[in-house]
Amino acid sequence: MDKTFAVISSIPLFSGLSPGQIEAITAIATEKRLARNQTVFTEGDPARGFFIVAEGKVKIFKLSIDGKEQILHIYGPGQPFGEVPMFAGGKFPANAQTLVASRLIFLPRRDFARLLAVHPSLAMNMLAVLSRRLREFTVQIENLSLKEVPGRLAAYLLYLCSEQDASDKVRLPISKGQLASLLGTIPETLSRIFSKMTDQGMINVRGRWITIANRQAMEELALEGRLIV
Amino acid sequence: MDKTFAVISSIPLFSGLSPGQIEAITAIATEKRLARNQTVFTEGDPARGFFIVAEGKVKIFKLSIDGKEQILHIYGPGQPFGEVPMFAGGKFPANAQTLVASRLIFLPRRDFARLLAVHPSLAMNMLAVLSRRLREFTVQIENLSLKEVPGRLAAYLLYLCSEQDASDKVRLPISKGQLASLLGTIPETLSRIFSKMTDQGMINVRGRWITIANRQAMEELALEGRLIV
DNA sequence: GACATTTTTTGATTTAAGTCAAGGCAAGCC
DNA sequence: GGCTTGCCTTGACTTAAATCAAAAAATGTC
Repeated sequence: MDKTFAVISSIPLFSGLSPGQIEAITAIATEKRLARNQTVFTEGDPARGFFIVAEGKVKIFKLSIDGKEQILHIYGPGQPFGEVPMFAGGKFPANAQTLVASRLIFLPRRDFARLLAVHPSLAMNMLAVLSRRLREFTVQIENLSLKEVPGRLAAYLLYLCSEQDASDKVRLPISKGQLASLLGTIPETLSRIFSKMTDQGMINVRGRWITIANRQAMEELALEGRLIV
Repeated sequence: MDKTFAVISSIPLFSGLSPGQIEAITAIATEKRLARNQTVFTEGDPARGFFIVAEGKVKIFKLSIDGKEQILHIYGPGQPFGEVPMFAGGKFPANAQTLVASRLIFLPRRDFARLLAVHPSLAMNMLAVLSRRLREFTVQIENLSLKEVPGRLAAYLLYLCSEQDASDKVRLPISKGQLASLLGTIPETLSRIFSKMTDQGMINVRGRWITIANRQAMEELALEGRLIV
């Protein structure tokens, strides 16, 4: 439980809260350990609470009838997920599965709701988290409908760059197959775009390591662009 | 101002609040009247508050560099919009424009934030609104990436059906061109799909009035489907 | 009613990306 | 070593939807 306290106090969602508030949150939290590729919850499941990644990696995804998956998010340490049904309806709107062995913190709905009502600052933090997520979704919809796949890939690689604050060499946090799904496409298409970009001297690919060779071209592509075939 | 009070008290966001709380909200609210096709705000604008539609219709949309637009939402009476920057960063993540002459209620950021801190139930309502919106976005992303255009149209028409609680005859709330953008496509494609569906006896189209002739087929299409050409 | 403007439809063509099928490559295992 | 397994790449082909261009309807205005 001590470890849980340490994790909880370092989470952005709970930043700025008093030690007493963190203590109260820790008191209602439980820990879950899951191996790789385990289901956390399934779309439509009644939600009795939400989760925070303490360690590991979780993907949130939707499935079409014929089994194709669209990854909505990949969450890592410190990031909460599954909070939507806390406040709107009681069912999870998507699926969650671990990508690697993970440790999750579970916060029960009822208990957490009670805390929220008592601590306005907690509610404000929660509002900030949801708003930021809404903004990300806005960008994702924009990307899906306004950009072609190369543009989405360029935007993602540049995002990774800033994320890992590397100037030009990044490591994909997920397999290329998973990346394809995150970008709303399929592995074959992604592979072809990787090699096309390489041919044009924009990037170099070595397994999961990507080096950005021509940042300006990548930025243009991410903004609007079309890949010159 | 009396009229503003009436509007505010009928808004879901403020449901369950005491008359005193509604009064406090009314006190900080101002009204804006806008003609058709007027810009409410532009992506990147610093947000000094958010809006509620009192009367009329507002579209929220993103633009690509070459001017193509993707409509994210259409909001009607009673619906708040532009609240994201209230809590995350200070800039609007998309554009807003009136579709018809509209009356909007504006709530200044600072004043509203103060109210939120004082009234936990208001914060809880806000959390519910944002969560619901997040869920809608989840569905929209799913639709954009997992379904083809006919499937998206079918899903939208069925949604309209339940919305207007009509058994089989619905009226499009927006022009077909706007609908195309909402569905992530272009007018030509939408038009062709309308006539293909009509040929197959699934629907009948008469201007903005659509009758669902074969509900089962529409439901299948909305679920996964492909249009049999 | 007639005019001008906007919206919708239709046709011909191009193109991005999906599908199907096969092969390559690396990692781990017996 | 040879073998399986999972992941990635390549090639040939198909297809949904975008683009370009123009006509046809609908709508509002004087």
